[in-house]
Amino acid sequence: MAMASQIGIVGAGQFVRTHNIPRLAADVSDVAFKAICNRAEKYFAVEESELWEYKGDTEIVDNSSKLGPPMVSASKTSVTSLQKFALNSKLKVVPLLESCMSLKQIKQAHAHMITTGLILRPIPANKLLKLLAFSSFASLSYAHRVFDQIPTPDLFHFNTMIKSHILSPTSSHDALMLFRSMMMQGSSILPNQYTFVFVLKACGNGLGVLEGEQVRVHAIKVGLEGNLFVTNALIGMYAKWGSVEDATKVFDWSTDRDLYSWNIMVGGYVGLGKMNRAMELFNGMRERDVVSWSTIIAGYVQVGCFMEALDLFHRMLQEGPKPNQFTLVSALTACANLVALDQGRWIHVYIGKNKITMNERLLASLIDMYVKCGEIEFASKVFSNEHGLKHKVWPWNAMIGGFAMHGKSKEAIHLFEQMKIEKVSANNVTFVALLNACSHGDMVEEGRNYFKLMASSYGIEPQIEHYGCMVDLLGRAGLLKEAEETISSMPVAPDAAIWGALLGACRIHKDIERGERIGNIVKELDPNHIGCQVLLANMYSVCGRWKEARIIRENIEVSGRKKTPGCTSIELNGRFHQFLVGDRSHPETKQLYLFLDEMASKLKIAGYVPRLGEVLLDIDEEEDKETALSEHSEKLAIAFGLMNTAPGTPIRIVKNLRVCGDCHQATKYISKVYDREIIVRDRIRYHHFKGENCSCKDYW
DNA sequence: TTAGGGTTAG
Repeated sequence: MAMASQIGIVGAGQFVRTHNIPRLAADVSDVAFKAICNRAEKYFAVEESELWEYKGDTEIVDNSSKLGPPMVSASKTSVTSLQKFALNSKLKVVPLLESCMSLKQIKQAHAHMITTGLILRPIPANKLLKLLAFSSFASLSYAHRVFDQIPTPDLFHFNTMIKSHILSPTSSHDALMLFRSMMMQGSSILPNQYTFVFVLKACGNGLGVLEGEQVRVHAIKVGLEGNLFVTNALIGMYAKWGSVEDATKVFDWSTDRDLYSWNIMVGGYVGLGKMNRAMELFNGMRERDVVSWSTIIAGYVQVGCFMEALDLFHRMLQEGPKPNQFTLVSALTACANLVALDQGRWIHVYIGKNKITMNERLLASLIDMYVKCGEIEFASKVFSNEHGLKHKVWPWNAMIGGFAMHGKSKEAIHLFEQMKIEKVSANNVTFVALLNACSHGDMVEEGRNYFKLMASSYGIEPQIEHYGCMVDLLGRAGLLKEAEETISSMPVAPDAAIWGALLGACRIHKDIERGERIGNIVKELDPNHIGCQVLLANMYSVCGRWKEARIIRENIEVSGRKKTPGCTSIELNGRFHQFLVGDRSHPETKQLYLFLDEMASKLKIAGYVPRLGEVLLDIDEEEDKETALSEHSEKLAIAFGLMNTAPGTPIRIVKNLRVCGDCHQATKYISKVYDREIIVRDRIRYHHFKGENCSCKDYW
């Protein structure tokens, strides 16, 4: 290292050449080096907060403490590794770069590359770019500045930079700018197949049709359109835009197709929710790999066909490749939504037996599955046992959301605070979960507080879903005026869903005047929003204004749009049984209705009084009203569960809509009379019924 | 001595 130069970085961030210019790279001219130093000087002067001073031959002194917080001990290691590096040959810069553990260390390595002139060599420079673009401590702005310092960037540099911009849709425009500036380099650089793969992907992610077509023309010009990778990228781009017709054209005309091409096409249909077409394609595949299976299973999950998803998962286990984390995430999501606890448990065991590496997504799905199957305590155990993934936000979000759904608001808030201690940064999903927890626990003050803290302390601007949580929180608590003011204060236009939250609150608190006004706003905004119209009709029904209720219902019917029918399901021995209101399609209907009659008498003896006010249709006779209530899908499913399980077994049911007030009341009595724990999941949350009480404390 | 495509929560 005796030959090495010392370039000190002193004072207000100036590069000072202390003595000899590096000669490690023989081909680096003094002029070129000075140019680099000048650029680096500018960069450090503007941006650097930690400065380094090179003293003597090997000693590096950290003077950052004068300017900011003291250095962490990790930097000591980096000093050592830099020293070691300096003593060795210049070629070791790649391992040094790869061993960097923080942006700070990358900056050190960068400084060293400048002092030694290595920054002028294409490959090390590209390594540095890649590190800044793709590592976990990436900084795209830094990468750009380094890129700007390269006097004549080569194809690799351009490709790396373009690739760095495809991850976020907001920056895909920059990818195109880079591509253009590359094409303008006096034709000295020709794009290759890699370039097109990256640019086309950026186009699919955030740019318009026009840009994509332009890039495609360039690919044709340089004779790369038919390249397998480029073709697949093209198919992917069209698929991302939702234009499967164009994707199909490229796919059909392509002479060179592989498994990826097929998978991208399947993914295209899946993205549009066209599962029939996706399945046709899937069935037509000569070979299918784990991605093919995962794509199609995830597709069924996304459109809410959970049974189909699980059926395919079982088919895969029998005839397909071994599932991976992606597949299992989808399978667990299906189990969670079906409340298929047995199958969910089986997958948990499968993960262990097959030594499938747990990642944060898989862990989150596992937690979510236990949460949604009513096993909140077990979910918590799974969460606590996975120490290795504690620094990732996903499992935390799953757990906080789980506590929220189960009405365990205090636990959710505690976990959120714990997150802070463990230095896991919360994201927007965390706040949705947290605000939901406040909402379900009637914790208005806490909710208001966290909502404020979001932007001020966490730097997360509230999005429409956070406003939705606040409207829900305030509305539920009866603060309808404040809820409406919250909507008015939103920086974005409110959608039908957010008005729906307020409308729901109006219904609970029977504020018919406000409800009507809001109903009209929604009608203007989105005349086809069935949910809100149903809410409005329900509100009229609850207030006994049958005429208005009937008009709305008739309008819905005339419009030909269907309201989602209430449906409750139960899993027994791995099989699912679904019930609609007054459903008589089940093979065991006869026994079921006999049991239901018997149940009704037992409940009455125990003191249950039907809440006839909950009947939302205008039925004249009291007796008929009672029948309508007694045949609600929740009651059918619970009765079926009671009939088919041993005494003492907990019953888990899931309803696709909110539970009705009468069913809620009746379930309390059922749990007491039959001495069963009944876990009901509705569209929003959980109710644990045990001995005449519900975990929601009647606040839901 | 440098690179490439498809699947994962609310």
